[in-house]
Amino acid sequence: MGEGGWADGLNEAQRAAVEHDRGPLVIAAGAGTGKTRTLTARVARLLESAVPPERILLLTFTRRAAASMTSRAAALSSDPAAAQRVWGGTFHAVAHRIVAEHAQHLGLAEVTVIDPSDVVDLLDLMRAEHGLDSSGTRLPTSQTLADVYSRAVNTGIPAREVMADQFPWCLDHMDAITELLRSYGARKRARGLLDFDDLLISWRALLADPDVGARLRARWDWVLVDEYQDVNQVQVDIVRLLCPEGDGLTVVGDDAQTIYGFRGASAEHLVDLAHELPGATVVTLDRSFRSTQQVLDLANVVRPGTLPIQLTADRPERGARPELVACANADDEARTVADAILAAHTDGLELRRQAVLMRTGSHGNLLEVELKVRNIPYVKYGGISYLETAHVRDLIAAFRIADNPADEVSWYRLLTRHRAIGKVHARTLATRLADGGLDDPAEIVAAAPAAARTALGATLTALANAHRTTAVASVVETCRDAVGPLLRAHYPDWARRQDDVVRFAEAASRQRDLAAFVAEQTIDPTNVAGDWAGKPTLDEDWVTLSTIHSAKGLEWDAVHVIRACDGAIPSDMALTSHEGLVEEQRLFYVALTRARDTLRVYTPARLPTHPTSFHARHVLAKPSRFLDDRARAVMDVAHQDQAPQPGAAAPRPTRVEVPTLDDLFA
DNA sequence: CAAGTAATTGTTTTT
DNA sequence: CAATTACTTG
Repeated sequence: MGEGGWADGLNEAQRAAVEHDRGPLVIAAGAGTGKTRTLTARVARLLESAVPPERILLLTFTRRAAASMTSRAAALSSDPAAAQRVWGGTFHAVAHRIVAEHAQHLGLAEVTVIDPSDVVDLLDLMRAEHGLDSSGTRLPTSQTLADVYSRAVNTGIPAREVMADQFPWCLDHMDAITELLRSYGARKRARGLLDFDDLLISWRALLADPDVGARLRARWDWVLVDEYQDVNQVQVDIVRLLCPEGDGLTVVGDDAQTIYGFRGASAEHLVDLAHELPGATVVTLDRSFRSTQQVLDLANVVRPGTLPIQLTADRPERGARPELVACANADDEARTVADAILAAHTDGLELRRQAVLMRTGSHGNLLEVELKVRNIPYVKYGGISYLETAHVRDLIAAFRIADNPADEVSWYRLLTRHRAIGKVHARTLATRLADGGLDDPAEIVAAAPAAARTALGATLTALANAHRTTAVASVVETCRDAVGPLLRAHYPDWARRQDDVVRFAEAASRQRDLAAFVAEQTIDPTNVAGDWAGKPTLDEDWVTLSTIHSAKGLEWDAVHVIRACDGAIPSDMALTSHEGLVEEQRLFYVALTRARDTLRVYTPARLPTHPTSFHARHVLAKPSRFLDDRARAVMDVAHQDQAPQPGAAAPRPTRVEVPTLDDLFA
C-alpha cells in the first residue's frame, strides 16, 4: 500500500509535519488543530517506512494520552501489533522503566516509587531523629519540609536559601531541618525509594553518564514529545540529552496552553527550542477541526501567549455564539447548568457529549448534588482520586512490601493500622523491619506492645509469604487477606470502603507484573473510581465534570464553564504575581477551546465564602476579568430572570410556624 | 504510649 | 460539615 491510511484527511500543514524527515521539528499547534492526529499519523508513517517500533519513543503528559495515541497509530498502520510495541508513556513512567532497568548503575537494590504523601510520611517518621518532634514549640509541618526539599531539588538552590527566601518560619530550626533533609535523601537511597523528582533526576543522570548515556541514546532513533509547553527544566534536559543535535526529535505544543507553571513548567521551553536547535523546522497548525468559528472568536480574544496563533475554523457550518449566562448565585448556577444539560439531552445530544469544566474540584459540589437529585449520571475527573483514598493506599502498601521489604514508609503505614501501635512504636518497628526484620518476625512481634502481638504476627507471616511468592494472583490474595482485618478494625465505615479494596485487588491480580503496576498507578493514578468498576458503566451515558487541568486535550460538543468569576477564574491564589495571572488566562483559554459546538460560560453574582458549608455567608462576585468588553462583543449575554440587581437585598422569605409538640411531653 | 473526645481549622491546579 | 490537631484519660 503505497501511502498508508495515515495520509487520509490531512491538510497541507499537517502533511508537512507528518512527512518531515530527520531534522528537528517543532509543531506549534493551536487547540483543536489536529495535533494528536498529526502526531499519531507521523508515528504510523514511521512504522510504515519500516522503522522498528521499539526505536520510537513517544512521551506524553498522561497515561491516558499515551494509550489513546498508540491505539490510534495502530488503527492507522497496516501492522497494528507493531504499533503497540512503540515506547510510549509519561516522562515519569518511562523514567521508572529506565531506572528499574539500571538500578545497579544507580547503586539501588530495589526500586519503589513513592508519591508526595509518602514523602510526608517518611519525613514524619524521620523528624524525631533530628529533634524536630518536640510538641511544645510550633514547628514547621512535614508537608512544609517536603516543599522545601522539592523546591531545592528542582531549582538547584541550597535548602538554607530556599528557607530564608520563602519559608521564614523555618529559620529557627534551619540546622536541624537541613540535616533532616540530607538524611532523608540518604534514607531513600538505602531503602530503594524514589520520589517523583528522583525519577526524572535519575533518568537525567543516567543519560549524562558517558557510558550508560550513550547506550540509552542509541536505543531510540525517533523521539516525539507531546504537550511540550508543560515540561520543566529537568525534562528539557532529558530531551536534549536524548537528541543532542535534535535529530529525529519532534515536539508538539501550544504556548498559550501552559497550565502547569506551578510545577515548574514554562512555555518558553517550546519557543526556545526552535532557536536553540539550528535548522529546526517550525510547522504551525492554526486550522481548527474542532470548534465553530463562533467559539474560536471568543477563544482568540482570550488567548494570551507569544506565538501569534489565531485559530480559524475548518468547519463549514455556522455555529451559535458562546453564551454568557449571569446567575443569581451558586445554587442558581447549578440548576441552570442541569437544565441546559437536560434540554440538550432531550434534543438528542447524548450526555457523554457534554461536559462541565471548573477551576477547582470543589466548584462542582453543588452541581453534583443537583445532578444526583435529578438522576443525571455523571463522572467527575480531578480532585481527590480513588487511589488516594486511605484504604486503597493501605492495600498498595502491602503490595509494595511484598516486592520491597525495605520499604520503610509502607511498613510505617501498615503498622499504624494495628491496634495498640501508634506513631512511636510504628517508627521503631518500621525501621527494624526495613533493615531485614522480616527474616525473624518473632523478634519484631516480641518488641511490639502486647495488645498488638496477635494481629501483627499474622500480618508479618502473610507479608513474608507474599514476598516469597512469585505468582501475581496469589501475592494479591495474600496481601488482600492480610490487610482486610486491619481495615475492618481501623475504619468505622469499613463496609463502604470494602468495595474499593476488592475492586482494586481484582484489577491488580490481572496484572503480569505487580510491582510495575503499582509503580504505574503511583505515578499516574486512575482518578475515577468507575475506571475499575468493570463493564456495567461502559454502555451507560453520563456527563463529564472535570477540572480544567484534567480536561486538557479533550473535547465535547457542548461545554459549560462554571464559576467564571474573579476569585475562581482567575483563582485569587494566583493574583499575587503577573505570571500567575497569565497562567489563569491560559487556563481559561484551555477551557473555552474544549467546545466543539456549544459553549456556555456561567457567572454567579453571589458565591458562598466557603465551598462546602451550608451555613457559609454569601458574598458578591464579579464576572471574571477575562470576560472584558472585547470578549462580550462576541458572546450572547443572557440574564436569568431571578438575577437580582447588584446590591439589592435578597427577598425576605415568608415565615412559617412549626407547631410545638409540647403536648406530647406534658 | 495509645485512643478517645473536644476544639479548631479550612480549600488550586497534578506527574 | 469534614478532617485534622490538641488535650485528656486509661
